[in-house]
Amino acid sequence: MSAQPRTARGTRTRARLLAAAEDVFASAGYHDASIVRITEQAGIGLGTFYLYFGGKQEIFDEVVDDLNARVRHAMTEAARAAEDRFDAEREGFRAFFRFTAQHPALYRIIRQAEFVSPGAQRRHYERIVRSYAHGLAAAQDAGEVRPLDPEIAAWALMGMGELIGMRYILWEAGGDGGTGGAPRDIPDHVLDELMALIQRGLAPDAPPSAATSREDVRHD
Amino acid sequence: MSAQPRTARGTRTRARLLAAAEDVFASAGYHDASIVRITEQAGIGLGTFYLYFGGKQEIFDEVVDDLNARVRHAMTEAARAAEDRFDAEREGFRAFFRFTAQHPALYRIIRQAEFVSPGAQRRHYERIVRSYAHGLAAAQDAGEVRPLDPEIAAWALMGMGELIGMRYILWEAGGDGGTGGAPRDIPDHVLDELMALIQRGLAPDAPPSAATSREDVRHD
Amino acid sequence: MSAQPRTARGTRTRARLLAAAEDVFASAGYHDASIVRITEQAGIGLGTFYLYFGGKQEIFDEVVDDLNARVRHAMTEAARAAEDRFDAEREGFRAFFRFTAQHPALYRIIRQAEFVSPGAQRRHYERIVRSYAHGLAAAQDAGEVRPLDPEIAAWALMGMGELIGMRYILWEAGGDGGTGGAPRDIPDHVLDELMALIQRGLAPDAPPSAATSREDVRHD
Amino acid sequence: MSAQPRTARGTRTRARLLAAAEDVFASAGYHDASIVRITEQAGIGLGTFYLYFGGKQEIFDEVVDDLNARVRHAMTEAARAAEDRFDAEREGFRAFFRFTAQHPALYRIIRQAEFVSPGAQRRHYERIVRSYAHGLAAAQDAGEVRPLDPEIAAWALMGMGELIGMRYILWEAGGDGGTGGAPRDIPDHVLDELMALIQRGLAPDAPPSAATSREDVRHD
DNA sequence: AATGAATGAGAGTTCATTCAT
DNA sequence: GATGAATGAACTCTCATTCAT
Repeated sequence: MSAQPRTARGTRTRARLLAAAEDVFASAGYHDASIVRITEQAGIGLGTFYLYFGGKQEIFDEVVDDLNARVRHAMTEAARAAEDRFDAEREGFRAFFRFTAQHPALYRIIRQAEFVSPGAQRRHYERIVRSYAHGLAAAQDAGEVRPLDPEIAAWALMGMGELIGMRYILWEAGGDGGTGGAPRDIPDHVLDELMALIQRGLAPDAPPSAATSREDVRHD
Repeated sequence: MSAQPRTARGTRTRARLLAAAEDVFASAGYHDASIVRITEQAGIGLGTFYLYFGGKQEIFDEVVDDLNARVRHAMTEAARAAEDRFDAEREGFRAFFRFTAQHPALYRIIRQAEFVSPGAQRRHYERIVRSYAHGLAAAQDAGEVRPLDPEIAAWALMGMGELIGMRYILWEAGGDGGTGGAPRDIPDHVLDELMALIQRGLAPDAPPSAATSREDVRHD
Repeated sequence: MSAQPRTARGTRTRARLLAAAEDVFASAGYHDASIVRITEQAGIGLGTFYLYFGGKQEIFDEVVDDLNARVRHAMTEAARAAEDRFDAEREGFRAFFRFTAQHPALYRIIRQAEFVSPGAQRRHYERIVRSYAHGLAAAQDAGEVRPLDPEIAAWALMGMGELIGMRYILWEAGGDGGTGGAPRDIPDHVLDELMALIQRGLAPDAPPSAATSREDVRHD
Repeated sequence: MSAQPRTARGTRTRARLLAAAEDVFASAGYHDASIVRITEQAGIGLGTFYLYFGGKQEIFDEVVDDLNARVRHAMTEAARAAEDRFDAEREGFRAFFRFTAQHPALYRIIRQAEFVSPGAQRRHYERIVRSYAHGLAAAQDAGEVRPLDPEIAAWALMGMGELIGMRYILWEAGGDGGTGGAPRDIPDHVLDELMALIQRGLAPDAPPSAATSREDVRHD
């Protein structure tokens, strides 16, 4: 069972373990991330680990929750500075991609959680969706978003972000899966395309003329 | 090193191993999927495994490629029967969700590939994106889709499908992460919402006349 | 249980197995010499092996006995051509070294026999010693060799040959233990020194003057 | 990778492993000497082994080096107490045989090293030869040994010791290859014969009369 | 608070041997 | 006579976890 540190020194030790664990989980994967490796990276003794965490799975969960809180914080902060809803959405995505670039651990860890800790994984996604759906609902009330089920939309949007981030941030970074190279921002044109898709979908613009419908287009 | 069987009996054995591996990888995860478990499930001797596969990772890769081929086949088949592009897209997604419901292995296995076999994972996503982007490009030429970068859009669409599938197929199924329960189709309203999003995005409909806005709709 | 072949084809198969086994045992060592490898090298099917040999150990023993017969044959032949006993001994050694150069398998296999088949090892050494001791005894009777225990001397001589061969034939060949390089004869000066040692031992030549003997030295 | 123990307890554990390994390698042979057996004999847990040794081969090498150091120490100590060179040689051999009797591991292990660790084997022989050759060279300078190549002679002498030891110590002991029975000293008459051979070789004593030589004998 | 020696279940893998074809 | 698919015991090695110091 984990224990909260009682001294300042203990607090530092615990924090170092958490940071080391994020690193090691991200670079080696849950199963190849041995406790020895984590403690070595943290620069503390092996046995000390069990003073602060109940086991491997427990520290994993905590790392997931920590990353989740941080990415949501980054997104909210970015969105708050925005002027309108569309801008907010754009900045939220940008913040998400930036966080991904700076903390590839996020992806790599979340995906592993599938088996390691399904609960933690679910928590992660649901928390993001919740705030997303909340924003959408508000926007709907404000007439900025058309009538739709905010939760379904939120899951879809998150999915877009997830795979676009994987492809254009993680894979670009290392060229081989993201294990090397410097983090980079999302290219502008990718973000532009993504936002356009989110706003308008795939459908061609309605022609200026009155009664446009898909049937008409087809005759063309 | 894997070897191709030289007899009919060998071919059967190899196939049984692959099927068992898909099962075990999906239910237990790569790391807890021991060779013993796979061979037991396949009903063959432990040593026999190494007659056909070089090791765990090798059979994993083959399972991934196999699932990938099958899901793409299912999607293409479904889309081919469609009458127009919109319908094709809808049926493609439906097929994908149905496949997900019937083979939860797909998700569970792909996500693990992150560390187990990054190459296989990448191959999987890229293959799907390729045919997706191809379809979008063709639709663009036909004027059915507005001008956009087909690859970026393909990644985004795939992401939507991925998370919607996770949430409304996998999680619903078992209620706890997908380890039990009967597979079910995607609920109609979810698919409807998704398709609407893909077609039109979030933006409110452009008012036909001057002052139309959501406020009007609401009074209804 | 091994079986003698009943057909000409069978005889050839058996011989090929034996030859392959000698090769593989010599290059890989008993334990890393798998039956598969032996049969592959022999170009026959795995199961066929058990038609001719009862098992790994059985073919090993046969290889040892075969090598033993051949090295003894080579030595006897060489000695027979010699003119006197000293010459015979020299030529016997030379033949032994030449055989060693051409069949490093001899050493490598005999030494492994220590555990694999102590009986075969013992047989090998004893057979060589027997003929050696026999020759020494005869030479003694002829007054060409001073009175001594022929068996003890035979073991000692064989030991000299063994380590000289190891050092100046096997190790020279590959430079690293004998796994490569072309076989070479024993250098003349090495053989000369060895023969001198066998004939005269280490002691300095008795001084030409009359009564010198080791007794004198001792008084000192 | 092996590691040096950091505590007194660790040092004791490591030593116990080394001793057990010597035992097991000697009685079972390298390949049948499983780590389990070694740790069981040492009375420690299996995993503990890997705290101190990188693997089987690594502990094997260390056992070889250890035995080598000990046998050379025994020989040098014995020789040091001797009064003259001849005596020194005799006592050196006797010490070697005694060590052999007390540590049959020496032979059994060295011979296996042929494949298991050629480097260790070579090191073993070369170290012994080096000190041997050194002693011979010194004796030569003192006029106690006739002119000869000390290295070649050293290899030959070592070979004598090796096979005499095998035959009259190891094989006598158990009667069946040395796996049982009490260790015993080399019988005096064997040592006497050996020393005589080393001193004087095989040649008959020069007859007291003047011009005797082998040429004369031949005419006979 | 901190340490690292010790543990053993369990993993992947090899291979001598059997036997149906 | 010849084959190779099948087997499972046995091996080496890893690592989360415990505990005496």
